[in-house]
Amino acid sequence: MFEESVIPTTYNPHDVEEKWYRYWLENRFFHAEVNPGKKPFCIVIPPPNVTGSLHLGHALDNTMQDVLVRWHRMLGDETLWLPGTDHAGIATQARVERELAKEGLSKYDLGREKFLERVWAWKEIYGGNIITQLKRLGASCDWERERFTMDEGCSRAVREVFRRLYEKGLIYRGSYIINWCPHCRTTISDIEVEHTEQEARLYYVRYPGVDGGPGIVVATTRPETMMGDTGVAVHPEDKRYRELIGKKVILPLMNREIPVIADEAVDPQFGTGAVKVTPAHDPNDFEMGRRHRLPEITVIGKDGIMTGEAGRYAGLSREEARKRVVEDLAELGLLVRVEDYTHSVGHCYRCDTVIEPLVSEQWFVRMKPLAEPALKAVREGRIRFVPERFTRIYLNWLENIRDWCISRQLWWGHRIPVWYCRDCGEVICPEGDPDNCPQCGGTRLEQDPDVLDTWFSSALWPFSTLGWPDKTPELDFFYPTSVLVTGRDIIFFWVARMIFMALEFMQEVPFREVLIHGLVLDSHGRKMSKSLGNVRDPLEVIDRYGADTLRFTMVTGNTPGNDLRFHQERVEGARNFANKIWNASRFALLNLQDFRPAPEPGRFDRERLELADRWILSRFNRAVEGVTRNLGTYELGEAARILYDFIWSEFCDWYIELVKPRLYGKETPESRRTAQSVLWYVLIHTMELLHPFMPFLTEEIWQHLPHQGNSIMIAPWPAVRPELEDPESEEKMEYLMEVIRSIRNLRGELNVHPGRSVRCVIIAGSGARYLLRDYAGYVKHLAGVEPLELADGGAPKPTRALTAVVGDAEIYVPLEGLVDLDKEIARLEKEADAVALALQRVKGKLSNRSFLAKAPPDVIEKERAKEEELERKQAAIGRRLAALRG
RNA sequence: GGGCGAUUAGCUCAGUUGGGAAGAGCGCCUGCCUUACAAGCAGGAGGUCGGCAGUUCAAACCUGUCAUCGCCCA
Repeated sequence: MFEESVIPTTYNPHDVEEKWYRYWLENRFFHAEVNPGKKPFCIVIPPPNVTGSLHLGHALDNTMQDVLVRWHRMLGDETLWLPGTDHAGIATQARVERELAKEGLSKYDLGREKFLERVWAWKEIYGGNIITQLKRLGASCDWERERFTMDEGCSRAVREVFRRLYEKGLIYRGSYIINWCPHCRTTISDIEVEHTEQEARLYYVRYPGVDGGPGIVVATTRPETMMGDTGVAVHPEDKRYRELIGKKVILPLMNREIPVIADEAVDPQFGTGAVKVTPAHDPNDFEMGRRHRLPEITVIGKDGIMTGEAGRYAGLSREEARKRVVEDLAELGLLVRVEDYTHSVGHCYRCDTVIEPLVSEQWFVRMKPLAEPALKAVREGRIRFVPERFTRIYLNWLENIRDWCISRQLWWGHRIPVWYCRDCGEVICPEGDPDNCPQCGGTRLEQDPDVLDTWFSSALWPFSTLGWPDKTPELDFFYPTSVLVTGRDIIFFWVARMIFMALEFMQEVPFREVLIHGLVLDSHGRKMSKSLGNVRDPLEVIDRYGADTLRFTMVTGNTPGNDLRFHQERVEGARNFANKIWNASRFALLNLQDFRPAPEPGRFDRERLELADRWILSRFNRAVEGVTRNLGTYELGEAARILYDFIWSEFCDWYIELVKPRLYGKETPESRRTAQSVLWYVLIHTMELLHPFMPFLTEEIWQHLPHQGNSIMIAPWPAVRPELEDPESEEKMEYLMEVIRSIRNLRGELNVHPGRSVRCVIIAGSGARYLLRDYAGYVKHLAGVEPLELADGGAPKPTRALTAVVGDAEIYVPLEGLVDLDKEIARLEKEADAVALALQRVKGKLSNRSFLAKAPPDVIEKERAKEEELERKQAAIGRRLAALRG
C-alpha cells in the first residue's frame, strides 16, 4: 500500500481498524491468565447498562482505561481489563415495558415469569449492542471473561452477600419514610433523588384552637398533605407560642384535633415559626413524628392519588387536591395569605417525576458499621483518589451516610432472597431456595416480591467478577485491582459502595487508586441531553474520522477531574494529527525500502551520527521519559501533548526536513544509511509510545516498518536510555534552529518567493562560526540560503540588508532593488524596545542585593548569562539602527 | 447555608516543585500546490494571567478577600 505513487495521501481508518481488531482478537492478545511470574495489572470496567448505547462519556472513560491497559501490557505486566454489563433494573424493565405497550400489553398481562423471559430475550438480542460499540473504540478488554451483573456467578455473590449481611444484622426490614417515584412505581435511594430549585407558593393556614380561640397559623408548601397532619410543631424557645405547647388545635377540612408540640428541628425563622407535621409524607416530619409518637396517616398512595384517608379529596391527583384544598381553605377564611417561595424539590433521576416521600415497608442496609472501615481505608491512604480533591467529597458523604434503601418494586433484578412463612409468619433468609419453614415445617412459603437496587450488585463487581464467593486463582492473583477509572458523578453510587462491600467481604480494598474524570459537555459547556438535542454520537465520529481520532480527542486538552467540552474543531485537529503521522510514515517507508535494521538496532555508532541525529535521539529519549512519567501520574493529556509536539514539531518539521538531502543520496552512502537507521528507530519507537492512544494507526504503521514480534500491542514499552541523552547537541541544534528561523523571518519581511535562494552573511564569534560552518548545509537547506558567507567581527558589514541577531551572530540578508528603509527601521526599533524591556528586568534583578543573597546560584547564573546575551543583542541592533539612519 | 471547581490570546484550553522575555490548537493576516502531508509548509499579529491586598529576592502558580460562572451536598 505504501509502494506506489497511487498511495493515498490521507489516512483512511476504515481500511485498517476492523482488520487489526480482528487480528488482535484472533491472537488473543487481550486475554490475560493467572501468571505468578508476572506482575498483575487489573482494571474492572464500570459496567455500562445493557440497554445503553455508547455515548461520549463512555468514550472518555473507556479510552482512558484502554490507554492505561495497553501501556501496562507493553510494560510486560499480566494485564486484565475485565469487561461486562449491568442489568440496570429500572431502565431495562421500562424499555421492555415500552415494547410490550406497542403490542397493547402490560407486564401484568404476562405475569412475572413470562415478563422476565421477555426481558432476558430482549437482553440476548440487544444487550450486546454496547459491547460491539466498545470494540469499535478499540477497547482491549478480555472478552473471554465478559460478565453480567445477573449472570450465575454474580447472582450467587449477591445472594451470599445479602445473606451474610442479614445474619449480621446489617440488613433489616422496616417501615420508614422512603422516596417513592409514582411514575417508575418504585422506591429509589436518597442519592437517586435530584433536587432542583423550583418557584412555588408558601401557604399560610390557620388551625383554629379547640376552644374557639385563634389557634395557630402554619406555613406550608404542600397543603394537599394536610389531611395527614397529626400535629403542629413550634420551636421550644419560641416565646410567641409558649402557651400553646401541649394544647390542641383543630385540623381544618378534617375537623380533627391535633396537638401542638415543641421540637428543636423547627426553624423559628421560617414562615410563622409554626409548621404542620405530616409524618407520612415528609422526611423531617417523619423523624419528628417518631420522636413525639404521632400517628402516621398516609393520604397519598403509591399511584400519586389521594387515598381514602384524605376524606373528600380521595381519588384526586396530588395537583388537583392541592388546588381544591386551597380553594376550600379560602372559602372557610382559614387561608391567611399566600407568598411566592423558591424551594428545592426532589425529582426522580430517571424520569424527572416529583418524588413523593412515603412511609412504607422496605429493606435497608445499616450503613454506619460498613462506612467506618471505608472511611479508614481512604484516610489511611490504602485507596488514593486522583485528583486528590475527590477524597474530601467521598469522606464527607460517608461521614454523613444514612441507611441505604435497597428494595425496589420491580421485577427485573436480583430478587430479595427472603421468604415469609404464611403459616407461622417466620421470616427466613436461607442459603438455597427453601422448601419448608424451618420454624413450623409448613410449605406455604412466599418469597419477597421485591428486587434489589441494581447498585447492590455493582458494588460487588471487583470481586464477584473474579469468582467470589469461591476462592479462585483469579481472585488470588488479580485482586485487589489496580485502578478504577470512572466519572465524578458516580463516586457515591458506585465507588463508595464497592469500597465498603469489598472491605466487608474481602477484608481488602477493591482497588488501590481511583482515577476520576469529569463529564463530557457540549461546546457551550452544557450537559448533553436528548431534550437539548446536543448529543454527539461517538459512533458517528468513529465512522467519519476513525477511532484513533476520537480517542485522541477525548484524552487531550484536558486535565484530570475537569469537565471536557466537546468541539468539532478539536476532532478535526486530532484527525489532522493522525493524517500527519500517516504522511510522515509514508515518507519514511518510501525512503526505507532498501533498509534493514542492524542486529542491534538501538546501538548507534556515535562517530557516524551527525548533529541532527544526535539531537532527535536525545529529544526522542526525553519524550520517552515524559510520556512514561505522565502516564504514571495519570496525566494522560500531558503525555499525549508531549507526543503531539514531538512528532509534529520536532520529528516532522525539523528532523525529516533535515534528513531529506541525505536520504535522497545527495551526501555519502554512509550518511544515508545512518539517516535511515535513525529515522527508522525514532519512528517505530514513537509509534510504540503512541500506541496506547492511537492503537489502530500505530499498528498499521508498525507492521509496515521492519519490526520484530507479532504486534505493536505486545512490543516492549520503550525504555529511557541515558546514553541517548545529549544536551550539547540539543543546545547546538537549538541555536541553528534559531538562526534558520531568523533568516526565514527576514525572507518573509522581504516577501522572497520560497523557491528562491537568498545570499546571507553571518558575522559571528569563532564558536558560532565553526558551528555554522560545520552545519552550513542545514541553514542553506532549511532557510533557502545560497551562498552563506561567514565572517568574523572585523569583516565589513553589508549596509543595504535586513538584520537579525542570534546569540553573538549578526545575520544579514542583503537587499536587492528598492528597500523600504523606514519599515526596516521600525521593525528593528520594535525589536530594540523588546530587548530593552527584558534587559531592564534582568538588570533590576541583578542589582538587587537580596536577590543575589537569597536566590539559588544557578538561577543567578542564568540571569547573568541572559544579561550578557541581551546586552550583546542590544549593541548589535543599536549599531545596525545607527547605520540605517545614518 | 456548606463544599468543590473554573476565570490565562477573538474562541477552546495547557502551564506538574514559585525561578525563560507566559504556551498550544482553532480563528485571523502575509507568502507558498517546495517530489510525506493544502487535513499541508514558512512567517506574522494578538495577553495588565478576573479585581484588590499580602507573603517572597522572585507570584499565572502561595495566603487572604471580593466578583462572575458552573457543579455537588443540605
